[in-house]
Amino acid sequence: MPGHDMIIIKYHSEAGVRFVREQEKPDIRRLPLFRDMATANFETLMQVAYSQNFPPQLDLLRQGEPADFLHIVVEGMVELRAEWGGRETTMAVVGPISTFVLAACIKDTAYLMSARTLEKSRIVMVPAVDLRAAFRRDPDFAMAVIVDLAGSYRSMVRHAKNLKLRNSRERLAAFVLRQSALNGQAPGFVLPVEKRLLASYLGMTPENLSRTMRQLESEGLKVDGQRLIITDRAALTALAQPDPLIDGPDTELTAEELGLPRANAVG
Amino acid sequence: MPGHDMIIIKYHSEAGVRFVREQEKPDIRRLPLFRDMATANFETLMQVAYSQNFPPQLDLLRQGEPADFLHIVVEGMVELRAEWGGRETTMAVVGPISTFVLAACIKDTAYLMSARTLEKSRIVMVPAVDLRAAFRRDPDFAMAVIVDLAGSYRSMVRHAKNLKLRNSRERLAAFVLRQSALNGQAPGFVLPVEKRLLASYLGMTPENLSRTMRQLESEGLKVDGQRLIITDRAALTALAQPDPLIDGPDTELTAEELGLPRANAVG
DNA sequence: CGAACCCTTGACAGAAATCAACTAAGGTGG
DNA sequence: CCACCTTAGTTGATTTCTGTCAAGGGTTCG
Repeated sequence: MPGHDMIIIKYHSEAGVRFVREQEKPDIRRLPLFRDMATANFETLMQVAYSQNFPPQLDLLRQGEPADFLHIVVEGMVELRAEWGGRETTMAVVGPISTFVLAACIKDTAYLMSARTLEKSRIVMVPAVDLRAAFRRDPDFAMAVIVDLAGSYRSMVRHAKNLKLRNSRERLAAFVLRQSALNGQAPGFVLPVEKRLLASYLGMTPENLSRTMRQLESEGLKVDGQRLIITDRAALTALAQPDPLIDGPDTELTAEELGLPRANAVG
Repeated sequence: MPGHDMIIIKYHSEAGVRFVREQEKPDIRRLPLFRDMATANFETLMQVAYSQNFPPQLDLLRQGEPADFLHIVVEGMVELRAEWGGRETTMAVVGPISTFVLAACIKDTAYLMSARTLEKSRIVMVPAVDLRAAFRRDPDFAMAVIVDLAGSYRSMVRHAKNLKLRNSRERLAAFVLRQSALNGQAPGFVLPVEKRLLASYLGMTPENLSRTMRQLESEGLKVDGQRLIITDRAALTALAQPDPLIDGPDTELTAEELGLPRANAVG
């Protein structure tokens, strides 16, 4: 069991493995996924779960490995990325509080994506076996799993639509407007991730993103390091043609539905 | 309720609306989605469902519309496509027997994709309301929904990985090898769909697909109209670098996991 | 028979990746 | 505190990939 080996190694090397702290349980409990579950079942899951701090840039799991644990990001930020033939791409970035690799755990098969921390992160890991037992036993939890998976699926459909229907300039413009919308139409915000990572998520190279940002400076965007400011919303909107069927509805302010974490407003 | 309006119109214009036929129930029942459901619940669903024949090229539903029905393709072939800003792309093609727009029905929200028949098709439509009631009541059905959604999600993740990590030549080569693998490593097969549709699914223009096929003729592929024959598997494999984490495991021979229907072997 | 429509091919334009060089910022260790 | 190193980001030059436009061949279907 590679998963358990890993745990033990980490335990000795960093003394990071603990039971889930009482103080973090309520936050996890508030997740839509666990909210409606019977208390006894939730407690059982928490008792068999591990909780651990990880340093930045650490690989949590690799694509192709058997799915042993459902992961919950309690603190920090985790990149989900895919690799093939020496290339790699960012599929999503998940922040607190949300889960990842749920589908792989359910199907009891290999992860399709790798995960690594972007910053110091606290991760709760629920053994896949116990997870599967839980929703077989608890109908309310099963319902929550259904809703979660349906949302994840739709999120990935939107990601694919975005890639297939828009070019990179349009994708960037749409991303900017989306982040603004999530901050109540704020005129500016700070990028939630490095530009290179944003580029990868949007399906382009860092060089291309850099140039595309420069292009957009004549179309209503001002770039100041990590800070982006919308100077002409109409122009950007004309370019991006925002569409809730791709970008997600503005009412959905949850991070779960967004491929990248929500930015912080500025200006 | 646009959905019911549509039904009534169709009823009068084509006399196509019927209760689900007794003879087609067993086929539907055999679907992983319905297989484990309690018989009484299955019968209830079938009693409230519509069953209808559609001519080719007919729009079954449009993206953005509220999800009123889970659709089951009993016969024929249906394209799921996405539109934006005057462009459109094929996201998947589903053949018998499988379902589509399950996620939208669960979330009780708008379809993310449009659907139209590619050939004369027989479609069973289960009202979303009854569907949701069913898996709230039937834990075994809920489990099946979970497994189905998890599979759909992973399928879309693979589609996105394919788009982001491979160029169009690699995608085509991988597609060819995948179809061959699904037919027991058959050297040749007939394309299950028109080339223009394959092009759209693979994220390229018809012209580009045409040229790429020509390119591959010097890399182990022979193209004869709708018939493709592998002449040098090693060369194609070197190009495509098939990967179960993108192309799907060879053991999964179900159509549900494939973005396009399975081809028929020849030669 | 004509009208679509699919497919192909050619010529061209545009988009995006690659390669290379350079700057700036942040962290490390002396 | 500073020299050094690493890394993100930018910019330019170039190549490669892909889309667009246009035209023609072949097929199907009314």
